[in-house]
Amino acid sequence: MILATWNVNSLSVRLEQLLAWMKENKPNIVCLQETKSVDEKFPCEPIVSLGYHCQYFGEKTYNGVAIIADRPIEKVQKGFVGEPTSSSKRFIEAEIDGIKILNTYIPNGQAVGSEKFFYKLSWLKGLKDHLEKMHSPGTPMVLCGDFNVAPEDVDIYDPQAMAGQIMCSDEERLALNDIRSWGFTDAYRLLEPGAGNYSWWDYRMGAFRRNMGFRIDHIWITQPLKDKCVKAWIDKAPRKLERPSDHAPVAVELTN
DNA sequence: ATGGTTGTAAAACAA
Repeated sequence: MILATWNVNSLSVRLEQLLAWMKENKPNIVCLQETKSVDEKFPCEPIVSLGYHCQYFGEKTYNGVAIIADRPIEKVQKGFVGEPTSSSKRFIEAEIDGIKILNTYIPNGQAVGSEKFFYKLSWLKGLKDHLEKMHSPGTPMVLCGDFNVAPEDVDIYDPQAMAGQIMCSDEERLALNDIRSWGFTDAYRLLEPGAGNYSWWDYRMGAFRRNMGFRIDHIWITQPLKDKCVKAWIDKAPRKLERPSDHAPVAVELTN
């Protein structure tokens, strides 16, 4: 089974690229972030026509997450349990084929020390609380999405220049590490230990051409899935297209 | 160079 995560930065703008990518790569599950689409306008028809189901949790202008799968999407939960609005449209989870799929768009945080930065840290705490309330690390589970954190220096093109900056600060890494140590393994890093592999490049300054990137989009798995994870990759092809998302899709293959 | 670009939505704001 192939599972992918992709911050599309507006689903309406990126719909044709998404459909083309799905036709070519035939993923079984796709988790989207930054759909920037209200639920009434979610483009179900072309996705269903390709043979997929979809569940979505969106809003106007900002945020928005969705799960697309080639098999039934069950037990859908939108937002953290008990507080669907305060977590904003940044979290959706479901069960697919007995695997819990948690799809998240963690706040960007703007700048270290800013109001949005502290919102990011409190949001991460909310995610941890949700995990502890609702889940057990012994169950087959995937936590994926745009985490807006580069976990280690190897995940940044210039660790010295970026030291302590947003997406790389100790506070963010500690908060994210607290979630990881609850019971997750970074599936990509498990299989691809090398440096220079990123999932996001700023639109500005020719960042993609110069590979000035950050690995901030992640697929994390619990222990029962660890041995089943046989392949992980970042597909840079869509980032090379006209009018690309600033993020590339990240994917893993899990065996039965 | 305190810069640069994109999306949303109609002037800033978020990223």
